Amino acid sequence: MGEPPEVPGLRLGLGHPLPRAARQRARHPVPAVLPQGQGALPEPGRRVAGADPAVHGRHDGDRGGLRKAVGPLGSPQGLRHLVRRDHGGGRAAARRLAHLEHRSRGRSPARRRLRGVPGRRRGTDHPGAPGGDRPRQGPRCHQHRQLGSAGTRAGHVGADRGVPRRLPDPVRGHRRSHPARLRAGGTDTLGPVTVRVRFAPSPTGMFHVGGARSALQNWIYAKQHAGVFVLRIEDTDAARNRPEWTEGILTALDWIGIERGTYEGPHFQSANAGEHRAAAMRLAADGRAYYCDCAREDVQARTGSQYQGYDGFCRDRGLTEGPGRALRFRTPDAGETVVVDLIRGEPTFENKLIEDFVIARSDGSPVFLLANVVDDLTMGITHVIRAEEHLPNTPKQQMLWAALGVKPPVWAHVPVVVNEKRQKLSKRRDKVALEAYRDEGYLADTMRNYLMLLGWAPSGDREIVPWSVIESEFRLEEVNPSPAFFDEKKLRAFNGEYIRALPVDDFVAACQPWLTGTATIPPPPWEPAGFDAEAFAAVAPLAQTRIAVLSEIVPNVDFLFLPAPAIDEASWVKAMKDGAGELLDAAADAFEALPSWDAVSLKEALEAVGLSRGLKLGKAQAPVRVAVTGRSVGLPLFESLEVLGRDRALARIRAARVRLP
RNA sequence: GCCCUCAUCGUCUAGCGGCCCAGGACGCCGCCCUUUCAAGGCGGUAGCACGGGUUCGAAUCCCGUUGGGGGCACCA
Repeated sequence: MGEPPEVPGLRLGLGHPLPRAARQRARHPVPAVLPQGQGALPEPGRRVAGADPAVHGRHDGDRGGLRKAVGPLGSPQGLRHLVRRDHGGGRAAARRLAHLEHRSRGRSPARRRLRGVPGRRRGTDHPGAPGGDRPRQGPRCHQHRQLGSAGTRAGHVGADRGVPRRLPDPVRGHRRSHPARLRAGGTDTLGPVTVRVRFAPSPTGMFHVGGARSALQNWIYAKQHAGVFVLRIEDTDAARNRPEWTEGILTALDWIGIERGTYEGPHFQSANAGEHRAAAMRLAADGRAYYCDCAREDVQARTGSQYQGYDGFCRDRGLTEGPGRALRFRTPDAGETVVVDLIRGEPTFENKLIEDFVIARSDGSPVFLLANVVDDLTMGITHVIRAEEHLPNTPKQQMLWAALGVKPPVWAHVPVVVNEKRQKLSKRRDKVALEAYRDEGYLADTMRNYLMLLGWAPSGDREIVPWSVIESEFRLEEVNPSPAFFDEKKLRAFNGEYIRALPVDDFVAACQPWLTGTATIPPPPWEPAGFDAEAFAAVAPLAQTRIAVLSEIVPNVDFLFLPAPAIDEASWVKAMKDGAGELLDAAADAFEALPSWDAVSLKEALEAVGLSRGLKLGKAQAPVRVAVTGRSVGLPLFESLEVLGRDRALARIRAARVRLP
């Protein structure tokens, strides 16, 4: 592949700056191959795709793929296809020119854009077109792209080509000129081309924060390009799948704002088993794959290492389908596969190092690698935005796309999220369940804001910004290619900010789940009957600045709803030093004599009591606080006393007094 | 072992050859405010991994080293 310009987003130069990493390469004579027939800038050192021997490594098969794909539809389209391949270089060249021009005018971000865009260098990745590239099809055609009828795609080629080509405006490339870019993003995506992205989790556990990030990124990308977000549940591993996990995914997505009904799906991978199987068979029939009966141990014995990969033993044995025989994809022996990645530039893989991998198990079931590709292809996915851990799989998948006769999508491998030890977040050892954060009282807004900040930042030294800002400013291409640490401390700080920014009424409403308990949130320590909504509302504003996660509301207000305060021993010991008894007596007497039970009066009364024994308010209030609330820290004392009410407050003070000498 | 990949304060980042003896945020420390604890205000701490190039000039470009990460299944 390597013709991202064919893809809507890229092709229109919607200000996709070049990924940082890619930037470097772009600049340099990674002799980008200009597709031929381009009238492109004849840059020295450039190689033409067709002239690159590497491309021809073993490509006979590819043709078959193409023919097959196009076949059913008849040759016209097929022809058109062939004729149309190779273009984009012109654009690339023009882009380059514009770039240079702009450069001379001053700062230019153009270089960023340079990369990833234009041509790939060579590759075995292209179906049917050695060195060529068929124009990327409008994903819209996805319904036609089913295996076996992929040829229909060609039907759109014309339309696609009819779309006026716009040269990228170099100015729009600048990262901070977003508004313009964005708008362009919305309107430039014209014609029959629609960006289609997908989020494809497997329901094998709690929904992961990393998954949430990736879903969000896909979601925004689709939105920015007036595209479609597709949810596909990869449920083929029956043994590890559970229906509740699927529901968990849907619920979690709803929570962070990707709501059911606003996207396509969920589709279930298991429903496409037939397609997967058909694809495998076709690959076998085309000679792109072969049967193999080698056991893992056999291979290891021959190669001497578990990491050597498959040695191709069965390649030419001509085995037919049968029990105990897996189907392996025949990978090219020469050339290289270039993955065009929005974030990482063009990772390049040497074909000879890619083993003939299994695409269908000996029981006939297709493996992930294939199923995933077939689904993406069938669903017309144009951009695969996923975690970096999949990058090593990409060349293989790209080969499959090619072998199946369809041009691969544009990839974007987002760096993984890591723990404090800089390892990929794992369900086993790290706290990764989105649900856990939700139940602890992190706001959905906090979560998505924070998640999007991992590896990226909005303009202007801002971090906490409205979702709308993220939606308009976020640029997938700007995501930092290095792994980011999921810092719960910072998440907490953010959440505190979000909580404080809530209108009080909203804050009160947001606290409800912790005040009553839910299916996943434990009930509070008080009896439901003990709860007093009015009292809570009165005290809520005071609590709002004091908690960072909603679950912390409980220990802050429980003294109001419990028949007796839950005494924290450490606090008690600390506050009830010598003299505390007398102080409590004095305080109780003073409070009791108060004509008006309000915070101000209470404060003045205790101040007086403290003064008479040489104590500042800070000291004098401690025993009273512990006696009444059970803790040495908490909401402002006098306000708390006022809300608690005279009788209960007095009773608690006297009760505490009894425990003292 | 092999392949891919990454590299600015402890952490998340800004930075796109001069505006940078590097800016913001979290954390941490101190001060102020204060009825505890918070919140808030003010201040501080701390970084361009290293070595070579290129350039009048490099955190920014190139090469290398080192270090980190990911992947190497008839899992997904």
